Amino acid sequence: MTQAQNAKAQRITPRAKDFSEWYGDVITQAQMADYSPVRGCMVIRPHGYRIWELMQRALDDMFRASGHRNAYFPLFIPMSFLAKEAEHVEGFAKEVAIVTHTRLRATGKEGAGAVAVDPASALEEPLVVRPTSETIIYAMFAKWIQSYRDLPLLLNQWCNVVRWEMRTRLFLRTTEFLWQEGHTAHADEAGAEQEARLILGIYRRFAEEWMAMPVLTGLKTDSEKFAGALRTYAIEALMQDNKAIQGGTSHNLGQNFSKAFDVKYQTAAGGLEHVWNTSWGVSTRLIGGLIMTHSDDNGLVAPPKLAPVQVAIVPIWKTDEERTQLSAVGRELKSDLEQTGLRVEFDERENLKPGAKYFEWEGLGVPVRLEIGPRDLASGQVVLARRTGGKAPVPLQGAATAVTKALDEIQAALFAAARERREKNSLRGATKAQFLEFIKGSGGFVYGGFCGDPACETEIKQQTNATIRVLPDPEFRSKEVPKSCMWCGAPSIAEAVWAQAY
RNA sequence: CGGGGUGUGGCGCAGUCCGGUAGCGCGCCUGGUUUGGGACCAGGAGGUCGCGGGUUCGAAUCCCGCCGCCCCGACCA
Repeated sequence: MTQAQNAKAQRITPRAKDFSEWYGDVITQAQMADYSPVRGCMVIRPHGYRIWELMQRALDDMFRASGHRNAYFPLFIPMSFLAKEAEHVEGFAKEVAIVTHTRLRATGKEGAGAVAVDPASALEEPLVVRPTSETIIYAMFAKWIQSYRDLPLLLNQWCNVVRWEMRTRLFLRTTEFLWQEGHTAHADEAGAEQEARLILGIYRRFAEEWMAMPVLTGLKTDSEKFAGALRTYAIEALMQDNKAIQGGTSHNLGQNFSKAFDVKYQTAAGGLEHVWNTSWGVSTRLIGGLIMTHSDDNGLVAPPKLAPVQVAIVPIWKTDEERTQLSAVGRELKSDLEQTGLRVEFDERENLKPGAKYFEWEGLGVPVRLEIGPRDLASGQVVLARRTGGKAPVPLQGAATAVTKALDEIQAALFAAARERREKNSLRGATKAQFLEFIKGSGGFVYGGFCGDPACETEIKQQTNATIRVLPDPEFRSKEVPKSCMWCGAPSIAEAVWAQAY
Protein backbone atom coordinates (compact mmCIF):
# COMPACT_ATOMS: atom_id res chain seq x y z
CA MET A 1 0.00 0.00 0.00
CA THR A 2 1.36 3.39 -0.92
CA GLN A 3 1.34 6.14 1.61
CA ALA A 4 -1.42 7.90 -0.23
CA GLN A 5 -3.69 4.87 -0.20
CA ASN A 6 -2.86 4.26 3.40
CA ALA A 7 -3.66 7.79 4.40
CA LYS A 8 -6.94 7.53 2.56
CA ALA A 9 -7.82 4.35 4.39
CA GLN A 10 -7.20 6.02 7.73
CA ARG A 11 -9.28 9.03 6.92
CA ILE A 12 -12.21 10.40 8.80
CA THR A 13 -15.20 8.09 9.09
CA PRO A 14 -17.77 9.36 6.57
CA ARG A 15 -20.85 11.03 8.02
CA ALA A 16 -23.13 8.62 6.24
CA LYS A 17 -21.44 5.64 7.86
CA ASP A 18 -21.39 6.76 11.47
CA PHE A 19 -22.14 10.35 12.35
CA SER A 20 -20.95 10.10 15.88
CA GLU A 21 -17.59 8.62 14.90
CA TRP A 22 -17.27 11.20 12.18
CA TYR A 23 -17.77 13.91 14.78
CA GLY A 24 -14.98 12.53 16.96
CA ASP A 25 -12.69 12.04 13.96
CA VAL A 26 -13.15 15.65 12.86
CA ILE A 27 -12.16 16.90 16.29
CA THR A 28 -9.12 14.65 16.45
CA GLN A 29 -8.01 15.51 12.95
CA ALA A 30 -8.40 19.23 13.60
CA GLN A 31 -6.57 18.89 16.91
CA MET A 32 -9.36 20.73 18.64
CA ALA A 33 -9.66 18.62 21.77
CA ASP A 34 -8.57 15.46 23.50
CA TYR A 35 -9.92 13.23 26.23
CA SER A 36 -8.56 13.95 29.65
CA PRO A 37 -7.48 11.45 32.31
CA VAL A 38 -10.64 12.42 34.17
CA ARG A 39 -13.73 10.71 32.85
CA GLY A 40 -16.12 13.08 31.15
CA CYS A 41 -13.68 15.96 31.00
CA MET A 42 -11.89 17.23 27.94
CA VAL A 43 -8.75 19.12 27.12
CA ILE A 44 -9.37 21.93 24.66
CA ARG A 45 -6.32 22.10 22.43
CA PRO A 46 -5.03 25.34 20.90
CA HIS A 47 -6.90 25.00 17.63
CA GLY A 48 -10.20 24.47 19.45
CA TYR A 49 -9.46 27.06 22.08
CA ARG A 50 -8.70 29.67 19.46
CA ILE A 51 -12.20 29.24 18.07
CA TRP A 52 -13.55 29.75 21.57
CA GLU A 53 -11.44 32.89 21.99
CA LEU A 54 -12.79 34.28 18.73
CA MET A 55 -16.33 33.48 19.83
CA GLN A 56 -15.71 35.11 23.18
CA ARG A 57 -14.40 38.26 21.62
CA ALA A 58 -17.38 38.65 19.31
CA LEU A 59 -19.94 37.95 22.00
CA ASP A 60 -18.16 40.03 24.58
CA ASP A 61 -18.18 43.02 22.25
CA MET A 62 -21.92 42.62 21.76
CA PHE A 63 -22.55 42.34 25.49
CA ARG A 64 -20.45 45.39 26.18
CA ALA A 65 -22.13 47.38 23.42
CA SER A 66 -25.46 46.69 25.07
CA GLY A 67 -24.31 47.98 28.42
CA HIS A 68 -23.14 44.84 30.20
CA ARG A 69 -19.99 44.65 32.26
CA ASN A 70 -17.85 41.64 33.12
CA ALA A 71 -17.17 40.46 36.65
CA TYR A 72 -16.01 37.26 38.27
CA PHE A 73 -17.74 35.29 40.99
CA PRO A 74 -16.20 32.35 42.84
CA LEU A 75 -16.15 28.73 41.76
CA PHE A 76 -17.33 27.55 45.18
CA ILE A 77 -20.81 28.12 46.48
CA PRO A 78 -22.03 27.33 49.99
CA MET A 79 -24.19 24.25 49.74
CA SER A 80 -27.04 25.94 51.55
CA PHE A 81 -27.33 28.58 48.82
CA LEU A 82 -28.42 26.03 46.29
CA ALA A 83 -31.32 25.02 48.49
CA LYS A 84 -32.85 28.48 48.62
CA GLU A 85 -34.83 28.29 45.42
CA ALA A 86 -36.98 25.16 45.35
CA GLU A 87 -37.12 24.49 41.61
CA HIS A 88 -33.49 25.37 41.19
CA VAL A 89 -32.31 22.77 43.73
CA GLU A 90 -34.36 20.11 42.12
CA GLY A 91 -32.93 20.95 38.72
CA PHE A 92 -29.31 20.70 39.74
CA ALA A 93 -29.18 18.44 42.80
CA LYS A 94 -28.47 15.35 40.70
CA GLU A 95 -25.36 16.71 39.08
CA VAL A 96 -23.35 18.84 41.46
CA ALA A 97 -19.83 18.15 42.60
CA ILE A 98 -19.29 18.76 46.30
CA VAL A 99 -16.17 19.79 48.15
CA THR A 100 -16.16 18.29 51.63
CA HIS A 101 -12.49 18.31 52.63
CA THR A 102 -9.56 20.62 52.27
CA ARG A 103 -6.50 18.46 52.80
CA LEU A 104 -4.74 15.30 51.79
CA ARG A 105 -2.27 13.50 53.96
CA ALA A 106 0.56 11.15 53.17
CA THR A 107 -0.17 7.57 54.18
CA GLY A 108 3.32 6.20 53.90
CA LYS A 109 2.07 3.63 51.36
CA GLU A 110 3.32 3.23 47.82
CA GLY A 111 1.62 4.24 44.58
CA ALA A 112 -1.98 5.34 44.29
CA GLY A 113 -2.58 4.90 48.01
CA ALA A 114 0.24 7.24 48.98
CA VAL A 115 -2.20 10.03 49.73
CA ALA A 116 -5.64 9.96 51.30
CA VAL A 117 -8.30 12.46 52.31
CA ASP A 118 -7.53 13.83 55.74
CA PRO A 119 -10.72 13.23 57.72
CA ALA A 120 -9.70 15.97 60.14
CA SER A 121 -10.07 18.53 57.37
CA ALA A 122 -13.82 18.15 56.82
CA LEU A 123 -15.60 21.44 56.09
CA GLU A 124 -18.36 22.50 58.44
CA GLU A 125 -20.52 23.38 55.47
CA PRO A 126 -19.65 21.61 52.23
CA LEU A 127 -19.16 23.75 49.13
CA VAL A 128 -20.63 22.95 45.79
CA VAL A 129 -18.72 23.55 42.61
CA ARG A 130 -20.91 25.93 40.63
CA PRO A 131 -23.17 24.26 38.09
CA THR A 132 -24.34 27.85 37.39
CA SER A 133 -24.03 30.94 39.54
CA GLU A 134 -27.50 32.36 40.14
CA THR A 135 -27.36 31.72 43.85
CA ILE A 136 -24.04 33.30 44.66
CA ILE A 137 -24.58 36.19 42.28
CA TYR A 138 -27.97 37.12 43.65
CA ALA A 139 -26.63 36.83 47.18
CA MET A 140 -24.17 39.55 46.15
CA PHE A 141 -26.80 41.56 44.30
CA ALA A 142 -28.68 41.78 47.60
CA LYS A 143 -25.72 43.67 49.03
CA TRP A 144 -25.23 45.96 46.06
CA ILE A 145 -28.74 46.95 45.17
CA GLN A 146 -30.53 49.45 47.35
CA SER A 147 -32.44 51.86 45.18
CA TYR A 148 -34.07 52.00 41.78
CA ARG A 149 -31.07 54.15 40.87
CA ASP A 150 -28.92 51.01 41.06
CA LEU A 151 -31.00 49.37 38.36
CA PRO A 152 -30.71 47.89 35.92
CA LEU A 153 -27.61 46.01 37.00
CA LEU A 154 -26.17 44.26 33.97
CA LEU A 155 -23.33 41.80 34.61
CA ASN A 156 -21.71 38.94 32.78
CA GLN A 157 -19.00 36.47 33.65
CA TRP A 158 -16.83 34.15 31.60
CA CYS A 159 -16.03 31.04 33.58
CA ASN A 160 -16.08 27.30 33.91
CA VAL A 161 -18.91 25.31 35.46
CA VAL A 162 -19.28 21.68 36.49
CA ARG A 163 -22.27 19.45 35.96
CA TRP A 164 -21.73 15.80 36.75
CA GLU A 165 -23.13 14.26 33.61
CA MET A 166 -23.56 10.56 33.08
CA ARG A 167 -22.85 10.55 29.38
CA THR A 168 -20.50 13.05 27.84
CA ARG A 169 -19.38 13.98 24.35
CA LEU A 170 -16.58 16.29 23.34
CA PHE A 171 -17.82 19.90 23.36
CA LEU A 172 -21.50 18.91 23.38
CA ARG A 173 -21.65 17.74 26.94
CA THR A 174 -18.68 17.51 29.26
CA THR A 175 -18.50 17.44 33.02
CA GLU A 176 -16.67 20.73 33.12
CA PHE A 177 -17.33 23.30 30.42
CA LEU A 178 -16.63 26.92 29.65
CA TRP A 179 -19.35 29.47 29.17
CA GLN A 180 -20.53 32.94 29.84
CA GLU A 181 -23.39 33.60 32.18
CA GLY A 182 -25.10 36.95 32.22
CA HIS A 183 -27.05 38.03 35.27
CA THR A 184 -29.15 41.14 35.44
CA ALA A 185 -31.53 42.84 37.79
CA HIS A 186 -34.38 45.13 36.77
CA ALA A 187 -36.99 47.29 38.43
CA ASP A 188 -39.95 45.60 36.82
CA GLU A 189 -41.08 42.63 34.86
CA ALA A 190 -41.06 44.50 31.59
CA GLY A 191 -37.38 45.37 32.10
CA ALA A 192 -36.45 41.74 32.68
CA GLU A 193 -38.52 40.53 29.80
CA GLN A 194 -36.97 43.08 27.48
CA GLU A 195 -33.50 42.04 28.61
CA ALA A 196 -34.17 38.35 28.08
CA ARG A 197 -35.41 39.08 24.59
CA LEU A 198 -32.52 41.43 23.84
CA ILE A 199 -30.01 38.73 24.67
CA LEU A 200 -31.88 36.15 22.64
CA GLY A 201 -31.49 38.54 19.70
CA ILE A 202 -27.77 38.85 20.37
CA TYR A 203 -27.40 35.09 20.47
CA ARG A 204 -29.29 34.79 17.23
CA ARG A 205 -27.18 37.42 15.55
CA PHE A 206 -23.99 35.79 16.77
CA ALA A 207 -25.08 32.36 15.56
CA GLU A 208 -26.08 33.67 12.15
CA GLU A 209 -23.42 36.26 11.46
CA TRP A 210 -20.38 34.67 13.09
CA MET A 211 -21.06 30.97 13.17
CA ALA A 212 -23.07 30.93 9.93
CA MET A 213 -25.46 28.73 11.86
CA PRO A 214 -29.14 29.39 11.27
CA VAL A 215 -31.26 29.18 14.40
CA LEU A 216 -34.88 29.20 15.41
CA THR A 217 -35.72 31.39 18.35
CA GLY A 218 -38.59 30.87 20.68
CA LEU A 219 -39.94 29.95 24.05
CA LYS A 220 -39.27 26.71 25.91
CA THR A 221 -42.17 24.78 27.35
CA ASP A 222 -42.30 24.41 31.13
CA SER A 223 -40.80 20.93 30.99
CA GLU A 224 -37.76 22.22 29.11
CA LYS A 225 -37.24 25.55 30.84
CA PHE A 226 -34.43 26.38 33.23
CA ALA A 227 -34.96 25.24 36.81
CA GLY A 228 -36.03 28.39 38.62
CA ALA A 229 -37.00 30.49 35.61
CA LEU A 230 -40.32 32.04 34.79
CA ARG A 231 -39.67 31.66 31.10
CA THR A 232 -36.77 30.35 29.05
CA TYR A 233 -36.01 31.46 25.52
CA ALA A 234 -33.60 29.57 23.34
CA ILE A 235 -31.86 29.43 20.02
CA GLU A 236 -32.11 26.02 18.36
CA ALA A 237 -30.15 24.76 15.38
CA LEU A 238 -30.46 21.65 13.26
CA MET A 239 -27.33 19.57 12.80
CA GLN A 240 -26.38 17.53 9.74
CA ASP A 241 -27.74 14.35 11.30
CA ASN A 242 -31.06 16.14 11.76
CA LYS A 243 -30.78 16.29 15.50
CA ALA A 244 -31.36 19.63 17.17
CA ILE A 245 -28.97 21.44 19.42
CA GLN A 246 -29.86 24.09 21.96
CA GLY A 247 -27.27 26.73 21.30
CA GLY A 248 -28.05 29.24 23.99
CA THR A 249 -30.69 30.12 26.53
CA SER A 250 -31.98 33.34 27.97
CA HIS A 251 -34.15 33.24 31.07
CA ASN A 252 -36.60 35.63 32.58
CA LEU A 253 -36.21 34.59 36.20
CA GLY A 254 -39.01 36.78 37.47
CA GLN A 255 -38.68 37.38 41.19
CA ASN A 256 -37.91 33.77 42.06
CA PHE A 257 -34.32 34.41 43.04
CA SER A 258 -34.79 37.93 44.34
CA LYS A 259 -37.32 36.59 46.80
CA ALA A 260 -35.10 33.67 47.75
CA PHE A 261 -32.09 35.93 48.28
CA ASP A 262 -33.97 38.98 49.38
CA VAL A 263 -32.80 41.30 46.62
CA LYS A 264 -34.87 44.43 47.24
CA TYR A 265 -34.78 48.00 46.07
CA GLN A 266 -36.47 51.19 47.09
CA THR A 267 -38.75 52.65 44.45
CA ALA A 268 -38.94 56.33 43.54
CA ALA A 269 -42.17 56.46 45.47
CA GLY A 270 -40.41 55.11 48.57
CA GLY A 271 -41.77 51.57 48.51
CA LEU A 272 -39.70 48.39 48.77
CA GLU A 273 -39.81 45.88 45.88
CA HIS A 274 -38.03 42.69 44.85
CA VAL A 275 -36.01 43.04 41.67
CA TRP A 276 -36.69 41.11 38.50
CA ASN A 277 -33.79 39.03 37.21
CA THR A 278 -32.58 37.47 34.02
CA SER A 279 -29.78 35.03 33.34
CA TRP A 280 -28.46 33.80 30.03
CA GLY A 281 -25.62 31.71 28.69
CA VAL A 282 -23.83 30.11 25.81
CA SER A 283 -21.08 27.56 26.21
CA THR A 284 -18.31 25.69 24.45
CA ARG A 285 -21.14 23.47 23.28
CA LEU A 286 -21.51 25.97 20.45
CA ILE A 287 -18.23 24.65 19.07
CA GLY A 288 -19.88 21.26 18.74
CA GLY A 289 -22.73 22.94 16.90
CA LEU A 290 -20.31 24.70 14.61
CA ILE A 291 -18.61 21.42 13.75
CA MET A 292 -21.87 19.57 13.08
CA THR A 293 -23.30 22.42 11.02
CA HIS A 294 -20.57 22.87 8.43
CA SER A 295 -17.92 20.16 8.46
CA ASP A 296 -17.61 17.45 5.85
CA ASP A 297 -15.96 14.11 5.30
CA ASN A 298 -12.58 15.81 4.83
CA GLY A 299 -12.70 17.36 8.27
CA LEU A 300 -13.50 20.64 9.92
CA VAL A 301 -15.06 23.45 7.95
CA ALA A 302 -14.68 26.64 9.96
CA PRO A 303 -16.71 29.70 9.06
CA PRO A 304 -14.16 32.36 8.04
CA LYS A 305 -15.05 34.75 10.84
CA LEU A 306 -14.22 32.14 13.48
CA ALA A 307 -11.46 30.23 11.69
CA PRO A 308 -8.23 30.20 13.74
CA VAL A 309 -6.37 30.26 10.45
CA GLN A 310 -8.22 31.92 7.60
CA VAL A 311 -5.56 31.60 4.94
CA ALA A 312 -2.85 28.99 4.47
CA ILE A 313 -0.16 29.76 1.93
CA VAL A 314 1.48 26.70 0.44
CA PRO A 315 4.59 27.17 -1.72
CA ILE A 316 5.51 24.71 -4.43
CA TRP A 317 9.13 24.49 -5.34
CA LYS A 318 11.78 22.26 -6.92
CA THR A 319 15.09 24.03 -7.08
CA ASP A 320 16.92 25.93 -4.39
CA GLU A 321 16.52 29.05 -6.42
CA GLU A 322 12.77 28.65 -6.54
CA ARG A 323 12.74 27.98 -2.86
CA THR A 324 14.56 31.17 -2.04
CA GLN A 325 12.37 33.17 -4.32
CA LEU A 326 9.08 31.66 -3.16
CA SER A 327 10.05 31.94 0.46
CA ALA A 328 10.48 35.69 0.04
CA VAL A 329 7.28 36.09 -1.95
CA GLY A 330 5.32 33.95 0.50
CA ARG A 331 6.47 35.94 3.49
CA GLU A 332 5.58 39.15 1.83
CA LEU A 333 2.17 37.83 0.85
CA LYS A 334 1.58 36.70 4.41
CA SER A 335 2.51 40.08 5.75
CA ASP A 336 0.26 41.85 3.21
CA LEU A 337 -2.69 39.71 4.18
CA GLU A 338 -2.02 40.17 7.87
CA GLN A 339 -2.04 43.89 7.41
CA THR A 340 -5.65 43.68 6.30
CA GLY A 341 -6.40 41.86 9.56
CA LEU A 342 -6.43 38.30 8.28
CA ARG A 343 -5.15 35.27 10.20
CA VAL A 344 -2.54 33.70 7.94
CA GLU A 345 -0.02 30.85 7.97
CA PHE A 346 2.76 30.41 5.45
CA ASP A 347 3.60 26.72 5.33
CA GLU A 348 7.30 26.52 4.54
CA ARG A 349 7.84 23.03 5.95
CA GLU A 350 10.30 21.10 3.82
CA ASN A 351 9.48 17.56 4.88
CA LEU A 352 6.00 17.56 3.37
CA LYS A 353 4.89 17.65 -0.23
CA PRO A 354 2.32 20.29 -1.17
CA GLY A 355 -0.47 17.74 -1.40
CA ALA A 356 0.13 16.60 2.15
CA LYS A 357 -0.07 20.17 3.32
CA TYR A 358 -3.37 20.66 1.50
CA PHE A 359 -4.93 17.76 3.34
CA GLU A 360 -3.64 18.98 6.65
CA TRP A 361 -5.01 22.49 6.25
CA GLU A 362 -8.28 21.12 5.00
CA GLY A 363 -8.62 18.96 8.09
CA LEU A 364 -8.02 22.05 10.21
CA GLY A 365 -10.90 23.80 8.50
CA VAL A 366 -8.93 26.62 6.89
CA PRO A 367 -11.37 28.37 4.52
CA VAL A 368 -8.87 29.63 1.94
CA ARG A 369 -5.61 28.17 0.70
CA LEU A 370 -3.22 30.02 -1.55
CA GLU A 371 -0.95 27.84 -3.66
CA ILE A 372 2.01 29.51 -5.23
CA GLY A 373 4.64 27.91 -7.46
CA PRO A 374 7.13 28.93 -10.15
CA ARG A 375 4.48 28.99 -12.86
CA ASP A 376 2.26 31.29 -10.82
CA LEU A 377 5.17 33.51 -10.03
CA ALA A 378 5.99 33.83 -13.72
CA SER A 379 2.44 34.94 -14.48
CA GLY A 380 2.05 37.09 -11.39
CA GLN A 381 -0.73 35.07 -9.80
CA VAL A 382 -1.57 32.69 -6.98
CA VAL A 383 -4.09 29.88 -6.98
CA LEU A 384 -6.91 30.47 -4.52
CA ALA A 385 -8.52 27.23 -3.31
CA ARG A 386 -11.66 27.25 -1.22
CA ARG A 387 -12.28 24.76 1.57
CA THR A 388 -15.81 24.43 0.29
CA GLY A 389 -14.58 23.54 -3.21
CA GLY A 390 -13.13 25.24 -6.26
CA LYS A 391 -9.78 26.66 -7.28
CA ALA A 392 -9.06 29.75 -9.36
CA PRO A 393 -6.01 31.90 -10.04
CA VAL A 394 -6.04 35.44 -8.70
CA PRO A 395 -3.49 38.23 -9.22
CA LEU A 396 -0.65 38.19 -6.73
CA GLN A 397 -0.75 41.96 -6.51
CA GLY A 398 -3.71 42.86 -4.36
CA ALA A 399 -4.37 39.24 -3.44
CA ALA A 400 -5.81 40.49 -0.15
CA THR A 401 -8.83 41.87 -1.97
CA ALA A 402 -9.55 38.54 -3.64
CA VAL A 403 -8.99 36.66 -0.38
CA THR A 404 -11.28 38.94 1.60
CA LYS A 405 -13.94 38.61 -1.06
CA ALA A 406 -13.61 34.82 -1.04
CA LEU A 407 -13.86 34.68 2.74
CA ASP A 408 -16.99 36.82 2.72
CA GLU A 409 -18.51 34.62 0.05
CA ILE A 410 -17.66 31.45 1.93
CA GLN A 411 -19.14 32.85 5.12
CA ALA A 412 -22.36 33.72 3.30
CA ALA A 413 -22.48 30.44 1.37
CA LEU A 414 -22.07 28.37 4.53
CA PHE A 415 -24.98 30.14 6.14
CA ALA A 416 -27.16 29.82 3.06
CA ALA A 417 -26.36 26.12 2.69
CA ALA A 418 -27.07 25.42 6.34
CA ARG A 419 -30.36 27.27 6.19
CA GLU A 420 -31.37 25.44 3.06
CA ARG A 421 -30.52 22.12 4.65
CA ARG A 422 -32.58 23.00 7.69
CA GLU A 423 -35.59 23.95 5.60
CA LYS A 424 -35.28 20.80 3.54
CA ASN A 425 -35.39 18.83 6.74
CA SER A 426 -38.32 20.63 8.28
CA LEU A 427 -41.88 19.39 8.11
CA ARG A 428 -44.68 21.88 8.57
CA GLY A 429 -48.31 21.34 9.43
CA ALA A 430 -47.67 17.76 10.37
CA THR A 431 -50.37 15.27 11.27
CA LYS A 432 -49.62 12.66 13.91
CA ALA A 433 -48.97 10.00 11.27
CA GLN A 434 -46.65 12.25 9.29
CA PHE A 435 -44.86 13.26 12.45
CA LEU A 436 -44.20 9.64 13.41
CA GLU A 437 -43.00 8.73 9.95
CA PHE A 438 -40.76 11.79 9.75
CA ILE A 439 -39.21 11.46 13.20
CA LYS A 440 -38.59 7.76 12.85
CA GLY A 441 -37.25 8.29 9.35
CA SER A 442 -34.74 10.93 8.40
CA GLY A 443 -35.71 13.28 11.24
CA GLY A 444 -35.55 17.04 11.52
CA PHE A 445 -37.73 19.87 12.74
CA VAL A 446 -41.44 19.14 12.84
CA TYR A 447 -43.87 22.04 13.12
CA GLY A 448 -47.29 21.32 14.48
CA GLY A 449 -50.02 22.40 16.84
CA PHE A 450 -49.60 21.82 20.56
CA CYS A 451 -52.38 21.57 23.11
CA GLY A 452 -50.16 22.73 25.96
CA ASP A 453 -50.68 19.62 28.05
CA PRO A 454 -47.42 18.35 29.59
CA ALA A 455 -48.84 14.83 29.54
CA CYS A 456 -49.07 15.01 25.77
CA GLU A 457 -45.48 16.25 25.62
CA THR A 458 -44.28 13.38 27.80
CA GLU A 459 -46.10 10.81 25.75
CA ILE A 460 -44.53 12.10 22.55
CA LYS A 461 -41.11 12.02 24.14
CA GLN A 462 -41.56 8.47 25.38
CA GLN A 463 -42.73 7.19 22.04
CA THR A 464 -40.42 9.09 19.72
CA ASN A 465 -37.62 10.58 21.82
CA ALA A 466 -38.56 13.90 20.27
CA THR A 467 -39.10 16.98 22.41
CA ILE A 468 -40.48 20.43 21.82
CA ARG A 469 -37.42 22.49 21.03
CA VAL A 470 -39.25 25.79 21.00
CA LEU A 471 -42.61 27.43 20.59
CA PRO A 472 -41.20 29.51 17.76
CA ASP A 473 -41.20 33.30 17.61
CA PRO A 474 -43.59 34.84 15.03
CA GLU A 475 -41.13 35.06 12.16
CA PHE A 476 -40.42 31.33 12.31
CA ARG A 477 -44.03 30.26 12.53
CA SER A 478 -45.89 28.64 9.67
CA LYS A 479 -48.21 30.72 7.55
CA GLU A 480 -51.18 28.68 8.60
CA VAL A 481 -51.79 28.64 12.32
CA PRO A 482 -52.41 25.06 13.44
CA LYS A 483 -55.84 24.71 14.95
CA SER A 484 -55.43 21.47 16.84
CA CYS A 485 -52.72 19.52 18.66
CA MET A 486 -50.66 17.49 16.24
CA TRP A 487 -50.74 14.59 18.72
CA CYS A 488 -54.04 14.52 20.59
CA GLY A 489 -56.27 16.66 18.39
CA ALA A 490 -57.32 19.01 21.21
CA PRO A 491 -57.37 22.74 20.41
CA SER A 492 -53.86 24.07 19.85
CA ILE A 493 -52.52 26.84 22.08
CA ALA A 494 -49.36 27.43 20.03
CA GLU A 495 -47.32 26.09 17.19
CA ALA A 496 -44.42 23.94 18.42
CA VAL A 497 -41.25 22.62 16.83
CA TRP A 498 -40.29 19.08 17.71
CA ALA A 499 -37.03 17.28 17.11
CA GLN A 500 -34.73 14.73 18.61
CA ALA A 501 -32.01 16.67 20.33
CA TYR A 502 -28.49 16.55 21.70
C1' C B 1 -27.04 2.78 36.28
C1' G B 2 -28.43 -1.15 32.26
C1' G B 3 -26.82 -3.18 27.14
C1' G B 4 -22.71 -3.76 23.58
C1' G B 5 -17.61 -3.38 22.40
C1' U B 6 -12.54 -2.82 23.48
C1' G B 7 -7.69 -2.51 26.21
C1' U B 8 -0.64 -4.90 22.79
C1' G B 9 5.40 1.33 21.23
C1' G B 10 2.51 8.25 20.06
C1' C B 11 -1.89 6.50 16.66
C1' G B 12 -4.42 2.32 14.05
C1' C B 13 -4.16 -2.81 14.37
C1' A B 14 -2.33 -8.37 13.91
C1' G B 15 -0.94 -12.18 17.23
C1' U B 16 -5.09 -14.93 21.82
C1' C B 17 -9.08 -20.31 19.50
C1' C B 18 -4.11 -24.17 19.20
C1' G B 19 1.08 -21.19 25.49
C1' G B 20 7.57 -21.11 23.47
C1' U B 21 9.39 -14.72 25.38
C1' A B 22 6.19 -9.50 20.38
C1' G B 23 5.10 -7.97 14.94
C1' C B 24 2.88 -4.76 10.85
C1' G B 25 1.25 0.12 8.90
C1' C B 26 1.31 5.27 10.04
C1' G B 27 3.96 8.71 12.87
C1' C B 28 8.90 10.03 15.07
C1' C B 29 14.75 10.60 14.61
C1' U B 30 19.37 10.68 11.11
C1' G B 31 21.31 10.95 6.08
C1' G B 32 20.37 11.33 0.95
C1' U B 33 17.22 12.00 -3.29
C1' U B 34 12.38 14.52 -3.95
C1' U B 35 8.27 18.50 -4.09
C1' G B 36 1.73 21.68 -9.09
C1' G B 37 -3.23 16.85 -4.46
C1' G B 38 -1.16 12.46 1.12
C1' A B 39 7.20 11.26 -1.85
C1' C B 40 11.11 7.42 -1.89
C1' C B 41 15.53 4.76 -0.24
C1' A B 42 18.78 3.42 3.73
C1' G B 43 19.67 3.35 8.83
C1' G B 44 17.49 4.07 13.83
C1' A B 45 14.72 5.06 18.56
C1' G B 46 10.48 3.50 21.05
C1' G B 47 6.41 -1.73 24.29
C1' U B 48 6.65 -4.16 32.62
C1' C B 49 1.02 -6.74 26.03
C1' G B 50 -4.87 -2.29 31.30
C1' C B 51 -4.07 -4.02 36.73
C1' G B 52 -3.78 -8.03 40.51
C1' G B 53 -3.73 -13.11 41.53
C1' G B 54 -3.46 -18.26 39.79
C1' U B 55 -2.14 -22.68 36.43
C1' U B 56 2.59 -23.99 33.92
C1' C B 57 9.45 -25.46 33.00
C1' G B 58 7.41 -21.26 30.28
C1' A B 59 1.53 -16.71 29.77
C1' A B 60 -0.10 -11.09 25.37
C1' U B 61 -2.24 -16.16 24.79
C1' C B 62 -5.45 -20.53 29.68
C1' C B 63 -8.40 -19.63 34.67
C1' C B 64 -10.31 -16.09 38.60
C1' G B 65 -11.01 -11.08 40.20
C1' C B 66 -10.73 -5.89 39.39
C1' C B 67 -10.18 -1.36 36.50
C1' G B 68 -10.24 2.07 32.38
C1' C B 69 -12.13 3.79 27.90
C1' C B 70 -15.57 4.05 23.69
C1' C B 71 -20.54 3.31 21.62
C1' C B 72 -26.06 2.69 22.55
C1' G B 73 -30.45 3.92 26.23
C1' A B 74 -33.00 7.06 30.98
C1' C B 75 -31.05 13.04 33.03
C1' C B 76 -28.88 17.64 31.06
C1' A B 77 -26.19 23.70 27.97
